[in-house]
Amino acid sequence: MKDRMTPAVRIGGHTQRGQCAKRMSILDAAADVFCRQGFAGASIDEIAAVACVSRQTIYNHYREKETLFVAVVEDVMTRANAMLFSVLSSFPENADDLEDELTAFAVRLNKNCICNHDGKFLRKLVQTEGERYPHLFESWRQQGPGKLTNALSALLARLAHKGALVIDDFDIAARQFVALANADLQMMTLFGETPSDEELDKAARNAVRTFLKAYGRLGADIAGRPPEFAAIAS
Amino acid sequence: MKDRMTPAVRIGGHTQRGQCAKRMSILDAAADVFCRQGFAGASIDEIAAVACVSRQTIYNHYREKETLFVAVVEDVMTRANAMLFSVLSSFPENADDLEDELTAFAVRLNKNCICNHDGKFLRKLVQTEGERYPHLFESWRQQGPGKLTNALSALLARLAHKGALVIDDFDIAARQFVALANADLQMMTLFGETPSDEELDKAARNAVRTFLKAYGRLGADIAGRPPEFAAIAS
DNA sequence: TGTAAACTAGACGCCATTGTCTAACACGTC
DNA sequence: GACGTGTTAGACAATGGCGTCTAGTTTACA
Repeated sequence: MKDRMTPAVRIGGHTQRGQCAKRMSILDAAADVFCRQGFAGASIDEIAAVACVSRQTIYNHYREKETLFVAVVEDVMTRANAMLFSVLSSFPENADDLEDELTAFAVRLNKNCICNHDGKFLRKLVQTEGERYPHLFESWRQQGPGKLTNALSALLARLAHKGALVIDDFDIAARQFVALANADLQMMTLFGETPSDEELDKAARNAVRTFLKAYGRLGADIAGRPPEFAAIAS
Repeated sequence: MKDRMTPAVRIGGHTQRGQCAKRMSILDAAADVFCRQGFAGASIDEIAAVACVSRQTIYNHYREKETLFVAVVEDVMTRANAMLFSVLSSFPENADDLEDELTAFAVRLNKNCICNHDGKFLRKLVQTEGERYPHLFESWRQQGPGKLTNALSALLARLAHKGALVIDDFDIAARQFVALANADLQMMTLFGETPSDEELDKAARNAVRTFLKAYGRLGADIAGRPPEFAAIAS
């Protein structure tokens, strides 16, 4: 399992390849075990076993358990941040098919940032070890989720500027968009379950319908109400 | 600290009082330590110290660490459930001052169920130990948060029936109400911070405004629809 | 005041884990 | 083939937690 041992990209000369592969293998295994057992419950021996590596190798790369833990957290955080901003860059630009495009965006957000492996892990970590490593998570909070609201509110502002949305406070609307997108999945994510594609889609659609009912251009028209309503409304 | 040692309510004859006080003191201390350190990280000695009780006393009441843990979790769960349904029973019945009343309700929900001590603890526990004690948390999920949606959707239906709201799917609306109520506090609760009363109030108000924009009768009016559509919608 | 139950403090064995150390092994380079 | 770097397996001491046991003390009630 986890065949990270297969020859990876050769970067420099020397034995870099092997070393790099080992490091990644260890990080992966450690993330897995830390996620399941927490910091206190995780044992270096188990990590070594999962990584198919001797215990001493772990101590060679990361001086002690805590160093390894911090490295794992930083690794997961940078991956998660990169994914978050990649998804953000796919936010719909123009107002055509707004409902469908926003729905697809919400699906991507949920699937790749919140319900995925890294997302679960980070939420778990922040809650359990947040008090023990305040600076570690605080910096992530500001650079990751903290910027999510800002970025999303700017994107919503752009749509509002084009007349596709009617929003008085963009920050609040951004937070509410994220909250609505998670509304149907919150219990699942809390319990660590992974939603199916159908569930993801349905949750996103429900969220966007309500979001557009509240912030859509005509307030109530297109926003997912049956056609009769739109007809009467206009 | 934590002077549970003061003579408590005397229930039966015998030594009940002392024993009962000890049990509660231990449960309180254990909840505190388990919450901070997790199951693996918590030590019986620390719990004993916090409870101002000898270690042996803990082993007398609860045979082993796991028994104590389960007892703590069940204790917190029943408290949290009781509070949840108490808050639910304060849901506004009639449509007068709907915005203010829904806001006050959202504040109560956040303050007493989600952002309070027990709420934080349970979220932490479910995430960290959920896999280890599936049945324990599954039953709570069904009897607590699971019923929250049902109850809330019934309450919303009552309001819709009275023409105060226009809702097509009550379950979805219920989940969205809760999600919106937490939208502004999610980051705080994730990081274990406790929102101030002002923050609670502002968050609730933002949530209810948007909820009513999407589901309020007034929102429908503004959108150019006569009130009688409330009836059609349900 | 006497008795029984509960509580305390501390010692104890047991076990898992951490982090170090050593000797042997694998592999690529000179 | 010699060499250096990285890896491995296992032994090792030290630590700390769990759960048991015992002897002595407190508490509640008759």
